[in-house]
Amino acid sequence: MTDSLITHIKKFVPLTDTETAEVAKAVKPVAIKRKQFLLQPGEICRGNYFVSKGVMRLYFINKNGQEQITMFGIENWWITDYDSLETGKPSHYYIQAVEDAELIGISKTDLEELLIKVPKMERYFRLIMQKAFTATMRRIEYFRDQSDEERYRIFAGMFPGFVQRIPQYMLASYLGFTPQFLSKIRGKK
Amino acid sequence: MTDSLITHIKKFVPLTDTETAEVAKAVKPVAIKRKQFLLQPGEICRGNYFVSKGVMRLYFINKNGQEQITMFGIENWWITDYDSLETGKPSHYYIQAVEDAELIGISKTDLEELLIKVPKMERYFRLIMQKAFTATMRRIEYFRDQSDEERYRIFAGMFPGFVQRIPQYMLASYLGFTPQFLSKIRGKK
DNA sequence: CGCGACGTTGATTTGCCTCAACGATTGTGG
DNA sequence: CCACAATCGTTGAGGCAAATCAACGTCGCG
Repeated sequence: MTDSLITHIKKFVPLTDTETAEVAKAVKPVAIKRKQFLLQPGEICRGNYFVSKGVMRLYFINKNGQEQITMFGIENWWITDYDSLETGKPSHYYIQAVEDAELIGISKTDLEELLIKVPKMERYFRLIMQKAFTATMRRIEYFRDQSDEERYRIFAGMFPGFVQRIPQYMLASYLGFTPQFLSKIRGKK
Repeated sequence: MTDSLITHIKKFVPLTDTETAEVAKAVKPVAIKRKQFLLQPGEICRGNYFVSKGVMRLYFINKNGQEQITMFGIENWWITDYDSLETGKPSHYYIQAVEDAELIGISKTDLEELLIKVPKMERYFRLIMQKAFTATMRRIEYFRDQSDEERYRIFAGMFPGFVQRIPQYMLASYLGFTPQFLSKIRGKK
């Protein structure tokens, strides 16, 4: 059940069998159905979630009343509101399942205990965060360096399967333009 | 000399005197003059740099031949190309001093050794990366939710001193619009 | 079958860019 | 110490990419 997570961790740090057991003990599987929420605005984010199957999205309602998708969580990504999780302040995000999903969750307190028992996990999460940070940086660059159409084509080229999997209006929201515009791009060829 | 860094680390993790000494031994101060480069495209990024004084910028030349500033490094921020540093691949960024600056540098190998000797530092860098990640996320949200003019006003409100310290064209580049447009905004009131 | 969610298409509007010319300030060599 | 160049900022005219507004298809599901 927690195999996909263990496999993922071992790509970054080696784990002994006892350590593996500690990790397995600290986390717990969460099944979530399409359109269900893991987090809603006003709530305090209680844990971090590893996506082992399915697609999650993190979004908020902007000042024009529209959903704005800030990130997707797909297989082998962690998804949470790190800010709310860390500070204990209420979140302003929704985290929702786009498809039925299987997650592996760890609560803030269980994570803190695990980090003490298995310090290597600090390293794992450091490397994960570093990857997430550089990916986000690159995303900012795409936002500025590419036209909306190019950004779509690049993204579609990088994740061809994913683009099919989600509704167009979500993709448009993530890429930063309107569903109408996406429809026009697609019409062009 | 390395005091500002030690102070910064202690805000996130406690350090014993021996650990403090290990940190001090691993890093080395770097003075850099205005307009000098720490990194240029094609080079492999060799270290991570903590800014104890001055301002650094990280940018690249986009496909229209313009400088695009991806991040600033100000007092108490680390600046580097994490991607090049981690993978050993050539960078496509410039890292340059905007003002004369004092940095505290640590090479990749010294960092790896330090992380083994003082595992707490894994935690420190994890927390730093997490902060950097959430800041970058929020920046993406501002890019999408706010008009260019609002984004400028919010930023100027958040960092009033900083806005005075750097040339306008750099601020415009960081915020994602042209120097002309910034000039027009300022003219308005 | 009918309703709601999602996608398409066209007309009009707008925020910001581009291009261009012209100040102001700083720095450098004669 | 002045002259002249760079560098940086201002201002205006015209253009364009994408948003907004609106109306109309289409599919899936209770």
